[in-house]
Amino acid sequence: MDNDFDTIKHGTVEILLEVQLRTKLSAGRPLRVKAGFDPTAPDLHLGHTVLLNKLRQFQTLGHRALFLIGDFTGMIGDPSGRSTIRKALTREAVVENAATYTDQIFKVLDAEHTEIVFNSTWMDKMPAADMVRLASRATVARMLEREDFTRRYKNGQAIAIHEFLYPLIQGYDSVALQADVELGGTDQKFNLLIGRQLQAEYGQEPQTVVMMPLLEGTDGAQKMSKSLNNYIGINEPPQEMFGKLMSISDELMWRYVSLLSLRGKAELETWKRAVAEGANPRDYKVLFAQEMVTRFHSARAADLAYKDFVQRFREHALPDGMPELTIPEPTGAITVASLLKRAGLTASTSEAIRMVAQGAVRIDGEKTQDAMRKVFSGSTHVFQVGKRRFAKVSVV
RNA sequence: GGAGGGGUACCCAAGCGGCCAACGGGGGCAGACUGUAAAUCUGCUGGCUUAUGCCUUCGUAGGUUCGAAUCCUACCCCCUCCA
Repeated sequence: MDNDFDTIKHGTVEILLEVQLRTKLSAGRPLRVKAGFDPTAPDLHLGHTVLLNKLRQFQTLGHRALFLIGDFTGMIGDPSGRSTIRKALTREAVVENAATYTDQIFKVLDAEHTEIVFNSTWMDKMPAADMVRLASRATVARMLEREDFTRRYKNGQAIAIHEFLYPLIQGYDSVALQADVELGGTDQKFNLLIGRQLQAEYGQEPQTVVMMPLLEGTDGAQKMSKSLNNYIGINEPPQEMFGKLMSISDELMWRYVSLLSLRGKAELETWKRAVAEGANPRDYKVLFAQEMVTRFHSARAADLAYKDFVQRFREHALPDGMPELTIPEPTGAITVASLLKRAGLTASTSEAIRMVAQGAVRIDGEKTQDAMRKVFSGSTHVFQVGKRRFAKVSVV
């Protein structure tokens, strides 16, 4: 069973308490392993998979994954600085998001051993009196220990009372689910520990807390998140995913490989050595990108994505399968600027004009300097804005 | 309840009657250089079928003025101290 422990420990940042986990793992019964997810962001990205991979490991060892969708806590939003009460999602929206989740998580998790649960199931029914009782288990001083609360308090930023309820409810979820283990990112430490405390108060054995590192976004600075637009979604088209992975910095690449690749540590060391001896990191980035695309799409897709990449960026050829659109223009002619906007290649006409001025626009491979140039009905051209935006547009 | 400070574009932050579509920084986008890497340099970073033009934007609503982000009034929100 020590083997199991080592498997679980690999890649974690911290486990509280390790001893306790060893005991649980050797008890020989399937453990209930909880991990919570936000109901509003059903687009999973690679950052989420760090956690999912670990959850999967538990399953492989015979344990049960409790995939918790925090639809009740979603009303609050994990306190991050500017939260107000969010609107509760409608039942339909929750169900819909859940379906989107399941489409995605089973690319990593084993459906057989996964239970999807919603915390509204028990929280919607909790009487106010019980809520007060729950709230009485924590103190303001304890809450202020949480890093972002401390920071906001010191900086004179607002902290709404209901934000204090978030950790409490998340902790209570562990009570309701009788979780043996809860998995979370390092940013969840406080919440995860509240779970332990509450379970003890409610007469349960405290869950073991397993913390995973947070994956930085493609900017290499902040954690990967959709709202910062530095994410790589697991549902993104192969070319897109491949391209994004190729454009991360060399430094960041090692971080990604160690958190996301299923290759062994030994192989990773080999790569590092090779690069230290002068190999081009790009070539390893390719291997890694292919591994990811293979996992979330297929080996074939990975192969095509690679070819497309080489074609497009090394040989500067036009990509295959670019979007083809038709724009009706009754007057017989349209300016390049307004065409770009209508084709969705730029957000506005003004942006299109700026792009042209900066030499970012090519028509059939030729740089244009004139945003007001006319494009006549009946013609078809390939328009390119910057390195990535392409479309074949026919004006009719 | 009282006193004071503050709300400016994606974020931070100047401006405090016309030269303001609004300094500067960050972020983002684009160009050069590359390996769609990093670093660096340069430009752009409200909208409008290009316009010494028009429209929208400095918490909200009104007002003063030839003219307001800038002055006045009311309201909303945030912070600090006191109670």
